[in-house]
Amino acid sequence: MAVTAQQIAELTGVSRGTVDRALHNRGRVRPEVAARIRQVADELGYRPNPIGQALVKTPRDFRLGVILQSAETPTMQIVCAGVHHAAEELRASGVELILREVTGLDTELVLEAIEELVGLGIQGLAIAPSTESEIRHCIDDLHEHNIPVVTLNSDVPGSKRLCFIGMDNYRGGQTAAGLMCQLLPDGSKVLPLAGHLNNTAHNNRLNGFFDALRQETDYHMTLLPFQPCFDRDDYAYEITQHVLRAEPDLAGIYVASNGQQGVCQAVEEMGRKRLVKVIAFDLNEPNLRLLQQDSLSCVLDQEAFEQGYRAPYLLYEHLMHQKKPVQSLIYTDIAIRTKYNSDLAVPVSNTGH
Amino acid sequence: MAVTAQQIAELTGVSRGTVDRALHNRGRVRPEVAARIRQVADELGYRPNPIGQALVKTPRDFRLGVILQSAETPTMQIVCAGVHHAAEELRASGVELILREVTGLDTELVLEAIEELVGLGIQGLAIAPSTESEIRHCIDDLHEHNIPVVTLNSDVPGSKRLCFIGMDNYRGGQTAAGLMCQLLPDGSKVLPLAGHLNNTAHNNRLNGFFDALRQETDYHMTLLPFQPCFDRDDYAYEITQHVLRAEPDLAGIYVASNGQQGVCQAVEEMGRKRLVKVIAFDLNEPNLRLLQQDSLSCVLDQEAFEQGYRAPYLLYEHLMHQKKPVQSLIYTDIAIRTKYNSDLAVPVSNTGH
DNA sequence: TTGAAAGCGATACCAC
DNA sequence: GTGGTATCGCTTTCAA
Repeated sequence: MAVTAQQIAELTGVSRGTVDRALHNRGRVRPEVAARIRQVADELGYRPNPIGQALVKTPRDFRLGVILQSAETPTMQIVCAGVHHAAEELRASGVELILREVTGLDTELVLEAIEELVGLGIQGLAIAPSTESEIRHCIDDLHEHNIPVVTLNSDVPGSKRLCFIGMDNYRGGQTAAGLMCQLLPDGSKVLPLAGHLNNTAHNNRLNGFFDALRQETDYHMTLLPFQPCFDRDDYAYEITQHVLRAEPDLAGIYVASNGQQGVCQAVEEMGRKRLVKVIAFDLNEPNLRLLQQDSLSCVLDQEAFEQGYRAPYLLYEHLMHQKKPVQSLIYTDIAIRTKYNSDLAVPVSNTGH
Repeated sequence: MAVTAQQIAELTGVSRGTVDRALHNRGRVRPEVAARIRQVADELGYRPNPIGQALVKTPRDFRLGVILQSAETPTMQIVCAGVHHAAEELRASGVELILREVTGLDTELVLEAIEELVGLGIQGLAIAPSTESEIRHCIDDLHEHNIPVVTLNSDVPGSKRLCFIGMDNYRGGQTAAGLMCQLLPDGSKVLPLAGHLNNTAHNNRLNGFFDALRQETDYHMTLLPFQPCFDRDDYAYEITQHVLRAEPDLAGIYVASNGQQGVCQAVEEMGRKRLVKVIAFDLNEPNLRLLQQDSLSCVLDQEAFEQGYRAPYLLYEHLMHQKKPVQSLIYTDIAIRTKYNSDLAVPVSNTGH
């Protein structure tokens, strides 16, 4: 058994209460006594038992909120599953996790959801916003009211959020570039596809891609001018078809946004499946199918389930054990998925929580 | 706040003790009363608070043992780091984790370590054995004595272990085959390298590789006869050099065992770096270097840190909350690592535990 | 400045 | 069969 506060109390000849106040700097303890207590605690390597702490510190109304914007998308549904998993675990420990799924891009709905959750008395908020700017002020506001905020999936840089958990899109782009170089012969032609031009995530994916290609001096890809497809499969289809006609020797397509289904359809219809290597993002239902039918060479996944699962726990640990996240940017693994190592089964933690 | 046993007691007009006995089928409660209690608990969705349970159920001498064989290898050192991380967390919760690192393949030392740990009074054991057969009897013995055993990294099939956590080597082999097909032009020559002929893990990696290649009917790799290098870099070096001379158009090497450093050295010395694609296993210090200098195309990683971290928790959850592992074979992710998505930084959980 | 005591939720033991 | 009570480790009143 690890050393307890009681033992320290006995060794120093004071009461548990005094030990507690001394070790947590709550004041009201004579300095020399406090010093002695700290010294003994140090020597014995005392660490407060988190189980005891949790038991006494869990308030009768421990509520956390989660808001997911664009909740209807396949990837967000995976995030959602992660949230549910956390909710179930936390519920047993006396924490209520309230989830609000917001469909689409309407910022107004998000602000309403925040207000609603605050009204319900949440002590912390995890939020996956589609746009940053309008939400920033709101996050800072919550911070002022001592409601910590964690962003997930998409960040709000510059805000007073506790931390962000999600993908390092720049590195994702680099990884895609590295794969392209490995998959294609030297000097191949590659088409980069983006979504909206002002989407930070997509831009980072593009920049990482371009930068890494430049640095890979042993390979010399010919980059076609990049095309915005606005996350739409029909546009992506048109673009792909058009480019394939104009550039019959096109060897690779890098899809930094959505639209991969349109791309794959066009590639297949022109009989170039497997000859044109397509790399896209996110392992979800539709992409898994595309992988399995060899339409996609591989997919770069951002571990959406883990994002949804861990974000509430980051809040919980912060509120319960004053544990600050290790970094303010927590990047999930960039998982390279092929049809052989892909699986949509729920990853189970089994680590106590 | 979630519903507590106390509330159920009040609603059913009995005491907390009776509720506890009824819900856990400990007997000594009138059937009708028990039924009523269970019904109310059901309606309210009662789940015993694991924090309360943990507090009262943690015995004064909660000790778990971990034994790692071949602990001197780079990958086992990563497993080891995971164990240490779990040990630190568990220590705070009143659990002592005792680690014994066994160098080399000597089974006798492992048996001694087991005996020592049992002598120290461990309530559960996690073990990463290098060989199965001699350990099987011992595991079954521990099981008889109510000491659950979890195998990690390498399994002991047929034993009475609670579960195994580690890599699905067959699937790893398949994944490697899939990558080879993507990386190499149709009809390329590939050399498969194995370690010891009787190493189950390596054999599974080979079988998965062969099977997947056979099924990839759109590609037609020419497989050279596979060579055993006994996990030694010097042998691997010789073999690679020899084959490269005999087969100047060799395009890929699949290293199912250790020896990748020898392989890469030979490839480089013959000026074929980047032209011959080399795929190996395990992301560790030396392999990370080989990735970074483009000697390895990619590595299939088995998440060694997670194995070491989760194995003790599987025991803890089993003993503390009667939680059986979800499956008896818990496969860690098959992570495809290139120089761009590799990192030896410790993955931190932050999920409470 | 300090100690004593209550209480968080669940379990186990001991009376009845 | 059942209820009361002590206990786990810690925090937080409330008295002194």
